[in-house]
This record gives sequence, C-alpha cells and structure tokens, in this order.
Amino acid sequence: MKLTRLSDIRRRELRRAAFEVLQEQGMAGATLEKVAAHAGASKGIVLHYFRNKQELFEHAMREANAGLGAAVAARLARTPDPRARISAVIECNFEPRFFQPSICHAWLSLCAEVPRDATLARIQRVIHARMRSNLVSALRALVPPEAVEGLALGISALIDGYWLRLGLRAGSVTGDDAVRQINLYVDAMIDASRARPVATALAR
Amino acid sequence: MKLTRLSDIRRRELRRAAFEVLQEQGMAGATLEKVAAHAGASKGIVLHYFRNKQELFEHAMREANAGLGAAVAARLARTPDPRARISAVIECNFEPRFFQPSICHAWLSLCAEVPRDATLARIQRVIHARMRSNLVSALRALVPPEAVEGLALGISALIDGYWLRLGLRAGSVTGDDAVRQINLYVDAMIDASRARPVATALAR
Amino acid sequence: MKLTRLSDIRRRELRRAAFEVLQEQGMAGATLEKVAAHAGASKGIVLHYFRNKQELFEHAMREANAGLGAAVAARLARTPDPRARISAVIECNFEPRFFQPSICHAWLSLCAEVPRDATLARIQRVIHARMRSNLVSALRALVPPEAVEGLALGISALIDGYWLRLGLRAGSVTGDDAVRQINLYVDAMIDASRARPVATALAR
Amino acid sequence: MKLTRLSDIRRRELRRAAFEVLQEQGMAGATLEKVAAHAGASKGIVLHYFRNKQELFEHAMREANAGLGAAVAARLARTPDPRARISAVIECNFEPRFFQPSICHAWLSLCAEVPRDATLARIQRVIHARMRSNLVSALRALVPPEAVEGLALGISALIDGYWLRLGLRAGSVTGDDAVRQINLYVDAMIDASRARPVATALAR
DNA sequence: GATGAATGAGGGTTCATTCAT
DNA sequence: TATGAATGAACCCTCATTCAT
Repeated sequence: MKLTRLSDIRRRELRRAAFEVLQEQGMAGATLEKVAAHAGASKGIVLHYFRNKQELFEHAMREANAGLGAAVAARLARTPDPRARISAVIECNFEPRFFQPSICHAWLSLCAEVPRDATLARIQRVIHARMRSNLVSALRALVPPEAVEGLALGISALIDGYWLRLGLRAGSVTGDDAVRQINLYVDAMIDASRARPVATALAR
Repeated sequence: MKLTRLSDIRRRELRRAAFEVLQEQGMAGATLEKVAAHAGASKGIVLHYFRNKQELFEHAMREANAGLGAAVAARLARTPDPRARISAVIECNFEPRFFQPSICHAWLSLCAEVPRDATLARIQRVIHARMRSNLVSALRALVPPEAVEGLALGISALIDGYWLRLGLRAGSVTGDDAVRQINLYVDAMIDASRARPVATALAR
Repeated sequence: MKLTRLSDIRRRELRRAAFEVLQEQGMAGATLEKVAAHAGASKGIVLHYFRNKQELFEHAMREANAGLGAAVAARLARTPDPRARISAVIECNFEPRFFQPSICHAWLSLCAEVPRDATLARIQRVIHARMRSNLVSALRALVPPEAVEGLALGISALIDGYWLRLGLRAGSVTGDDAVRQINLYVDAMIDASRARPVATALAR
Repeated sequence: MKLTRLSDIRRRELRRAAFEVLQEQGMAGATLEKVAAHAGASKGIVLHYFRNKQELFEHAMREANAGLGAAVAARLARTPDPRARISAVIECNFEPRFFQPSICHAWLSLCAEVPRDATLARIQRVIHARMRSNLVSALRALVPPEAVEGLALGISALIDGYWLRLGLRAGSVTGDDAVRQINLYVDAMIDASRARPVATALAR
C-alpha cells in the first residue's frame, strides 16, 4: 500500500476524471481532452499513462467498482449471520454515495460497451462473480440447494434493475425503496421455500 | 393503416437497419454509412428521411419496442385472470424473438443515451409507464393496495435486470429461467402479503 | 410585354425569391431548397426553370437591377438639363426602395461572386457601362472633355462606396446624406474645372 | 515582439494562406483543406490553431488589414501638414502592394460575410473608425466644422468605391487614377467650402 | 409542369493517436 | 515526466443535381 508513487497518483486521478466525465458526457462525449482537462492535465499525458482510450476506461470501470467492492467486503467482514449478509450486500449497493443518477449513467455507458470490449466484459464478469459468490454462500444456509443459484441471480438482477432505473430517470427510485423491496423479495422467497419446499423443487 | 406509401416503407427499412447495426456496433459504431449500407441505400437518403442521426435512432427505439408492446397487448387482450396477466407480461418480455443477446445489446446502447437525449428519455418513460400500468391493474386484485406500486416496480426492475444480464453476457440467462424466477417472486410476494398483511403494511 | 405566360411568372417568382433569400442568408446560405420554400414551390422545380444554381442567381441579379435601371431611365426621359440628369441618376440610386441594408447585402454577395462567374461579371459590366454612359453624356456639357471620364468614374465609385457602407453596417449612412454629399462633390468639381481649367488638365 | 513562438509563426502562416486562398477561390471555395495545403500543412492542424473556419477568416481579415494600417500610421507619423495627411491616407490605400485585383476580391468576399458574422462586422467597424479618425483630425484644419464628417465619409466611401471597382474588374481602375481623382475631390471640396461657406452650411 | 426520392461529392469538425521537444 | 504540435481517419451533415413518377 506504500506504492503510491507519483505515477500511481496520476493514474488514479486520471481514472477518476475519466469516470466523472463519463457521468455527464457519456462514452462518445468523453474525449481524452475532456478527461485531461478534468484532471488538470494535458491531453498528451493521458496516453502516457494508458495505452489508449479503451484501456483508460477499463481502468475507470475497475476504479469505480473498487469502492463498492470494498464497502461490501468491509460489511461482510463484521456480519456473520447469513440473512444479514444478504442484506449487507443489498444495502451497500444502495448507499447514497454509490446509488446516484450520474454514477448509474456512467455505469450504463460502460455496460453498453461490454459487448465490444473483451476486457470490459471480463471485469464485468468478475464483478458479477463476486456478487454471486457473496450471495450464494449466504443463501446456502437459508434456502434449499436447488433454489440458491436462481435466487442469487434474481437478487443481483433486481439490484441491477434498480440501478438501470435510476440511470434512466433520476428520482424514479430511492435507495431505501430498492433495499426494502429487495429484502421483501428475499424474505418471501425464503418463506416460500420453507412453506413449499417440494413445490419449489418441482418448479425447477 | 393504408398509409404505407413508399416513403413509409423506406423509413421503416431504415429504422430497422439502424436497430440491427446498433446490435452489433453500438451507438458510436453505428454510423449513418453503415446503416445506409445495411438497408441497401445511399448515405444521403438516411438524412432525407430523418433529420439527423439522433432522430433516426429515436425512431429505431420506438420501432424496436413496438413489437414487444404489441405482443403484450395481444396476450392481455385474451387473458382476463389477473395472475395470468402478470405472467403474460413477463413471458412476452422473454419470448425468444425478443430476448436475444444482440437485441439486449442494442437496447443497452439506447439506454446509455437516455441521459443525454430528451426524446429517448420520453420514449423510455412511456415504455415504463405502460408496463407499470399493465402490472398495477392486475396486481390490485392480488395484493394489498399499499404493496401494488412497489411490487410493480420490482417486477419491471427484475425484467430489466435479466435483460441487462443477457446484454452483458450471452448465455448467462435463459428466458425460461428468467420467467420462472420472476413468477416465483410474484407468487412469493402474493403469499407473503396474505400471510403477513400487517407486517407488509408496517414495512412501508 | 404580353409574354407573361405561366412559366414566365414562375421564373420571376423564383428570381425574386432567390434575391430575397440572398438578402438574409448570403450566397452560401442561399440554398435551392430555401429559395424554393420562399417561393412556395418545391425544390425540384427550381432546376426545372434554371439550369443550375449559378444561372438562377445570375437572373436574380438582372432582376434586382432591372428596377433601378428602369427608375433611372424614367427619370432621365423627363429630365433634359445636364446637371439635373446627374442628380437624377444619383437620386435614383438612393431611393428608399433601393437603398436598403438587406438589398445592399444581397448586392455585395453577388459582387463577391463576380470574379468567379463570367456571366455575373458581364452583367455587372453592363450595369456599370450604362451608368457611365448616362453620366458621361451629361458631364460633357458641364466639364472640360478631359475631366469627363474621371468624374463619371468618381461619381459611380462614390455611389458604390455608399452602398457598400450601408451593406456593411445598417444605419451608417442615410440616402439623403449620400445624395447631398455626392451632389456637393459634383458641384465642387464643376466649379473647380471652371476656376482652374488648366490645373485640371495638367493634373491628368 | 519576442512572442514569435513556433505556434505564433504557424498561426500567421495559416492566416496568410487563408487570405491567399480567399483571393482566388472566394469564401465558399476557400475550404480548410485548400488553406492547409496552401500552407503546406494538414487539414487537422488548421483547427488546432483556429476554433473553426469562421475564426480563421476573421483572423485573416485582421492580418490582411494590418499591413495597410501600419503603412498609414507610418506615413502619418512623418507628415504634419493636414492636407498632406489626407493625401497620405489616400495614397496608402492605393499603393501597388495593396491595391491589387486579387486582394480586392478577397476583401469583397469578407465584406459579403459581414452581415452574418458579428466579429467580422466589428473588425470592419474598427477599420472604418480608424480611417474616419485619421481623416477627421486632418480635415478640421481644412474645412468648416460642419463639413468635416460628411467629407470624411465621402473620402472613405470613394476609396472603397474604387476598391470595389477593381475587385469587380481587373484593369478598370489604376491606383494613380484613383489617387488623383480623390485628391481632386478633396481640393474641390476645400475650395468650395472657402468660396461658399454659407452655402455649404445651408446645404446641411 | 411538378414533386420529392435518391445520389454522391464534399465540407467542417472532432478525435484518438503519434511524435518531437 | 510532460506538453502540445501534428496527423489522418471518420463522421455527420448539407446540397446541387438527377431521375422516376
């Protein structure tokens, strides 16, 4: 962690600037010049630190996700109870510092590039895998094995769905509403799996 | 409906070509030249029918959504039972002809433009409003009033979430899985609202 | 003059529309589409009547000048006195219906094309020749022979200079000021040529 | 004057290239590509130094006029006699290096843009103001106060008129003719104002 | 005669990227 | 390390012009 050489600082500044420009300008509007200006640097320096525009935004995506990932990890580290761990994951995703229209815009812009950027796709895959892993390990203690994967996917899809919603229209969802509704979903599914374990199993 | 003049045909061809190019090239890569070539026309004619690139893709979005909208409407027209209507809406969204990776790509690309394109935002709003309206009217007969809106939003967020998933990674979800999981969600929520009506009410 | 067939009417409408669009849009901005729209016609029809854009604006220049030419001719027809004929020419050029900023704009735009449009150059030459002829014939009776040409050129240059001025800045000159100043010039030159005939001759 | 950095040199080269291309191609024909080629540079670099085409030609106009302005200033600096100062202004405007058909063409093209380019209009206004100022200050010592402004405007209009003439037709005027005729005008007006001071006053 | 569909050339402008300093 | 000059490719868009109807 002592690796904060000058160059590392510069790189981080640029990653952040890239993500911030992305928030308000979209991928097409996020030119290297604007990113440089936003970081208070010259245009040339951006490509001194990143091989090309694509690489810059790949790093920006990692950077942007690192915060959320760290928050989840921190919460989980002090949350042993399975059900509470599910809530922890959900709540982190809707903390005010993450769940903001502009951030959702930027995230959407990056998602839209995924099909044509293998690295971006890989990053996205890692992010999803981590979330799945967190959810699955907790769900195993809460629902029958055959319901675990489906529910884990459902929860993360629902999280993404709310993020998309906020990205499409500021004010259309509040983080609290999202958290509450997703928790209701989780509880209902847990209850259902207990009340009708056979039905659930048959449904698959 | 007799308005299928030559010009209307051309416009539809171009809208579709635009959407198809969008599927594989993304918004930035979907140049007017490629769209024109894909429609077997010259570049000039595209802007003869659409004022600019933006307008073209706005119409492409409407076109792309019209099919899904019509499918939903047709199913609902012959489905009186409330619970079945919910299923109808869900199932339409995951019909094989709609729920395809490339279509999800294009949809994602358009979503990413929404924050910077007021018309696109309006179209998106209308689409969401229609879905909400369909869901809400059916849910009123199934869950307590105070749970209706939240559940309707949850269902559509979940639908969007699965679309996003497929857009991000082909093969990561099947339409059948999505339908099944969303229906489990609906059933669980209906059950929960019956089993613990007070709790649900207090939760709000 | 009975030649006003339908086609002649259309042609005149288009010439005038062309000149009017030229007034506010300049040569680059005066597209065939705008001219057509201004004349309440379709774009195609313009090139049905005029071989190409260039020809249209050549005719527009003729049309625009015809009014001034006719006004001068009419005044001269009833003005026998030489000095009065000079005044007549001057005054016509500054009649309120001709001496207007927008008309001067259009005239300037056409002048700017003269170096690259032989026909326009010829039209301009004819216009200047007619003015010279009118002035010279009157001046012969007022100043020594060797001063005639120079003064005629001076008068028309002065007229053009005031037109240019109005074209460059609306409100910078009034027609009355121009007429008065040019007449002072003419009078002063006539007086001078009488007072110092030799000096004038030597000056050449 | 030590500011001749590399960038300043480039900018000047481009301004000059722009003006030279303008001379033979007119505003519409003076494309950025031609300007770049004429300066031996790439098209991209032009817009690296000037925000857009309009700005380039605004600077070209300033550049083109700077020479004439400097020549006038230099002459005036060593010419105390009022009448001689008038002549100095006139003569500078018709020096062979300035009074050339191609230069008049370019000047005309720029004038034609003035109505639709506020900056160009401002530049033109400054140029005219400077000329007026030079003439007025000298004329105050030569003619009655009430004749000063009108005569100053007349002189500059006459200068512009001859420029226009040369722009419209190469060979139609010589600089010497123009200088002689304008000086005759000035002398005649001075004489007239002495001979008939009252008449002049009344004429206003 | 009249319309507007269709073309294709070309222009201005933007930008990622390279390179010399 | 850092700058910004320079390039060249592309893109959107405009328009004169042609043509089928």
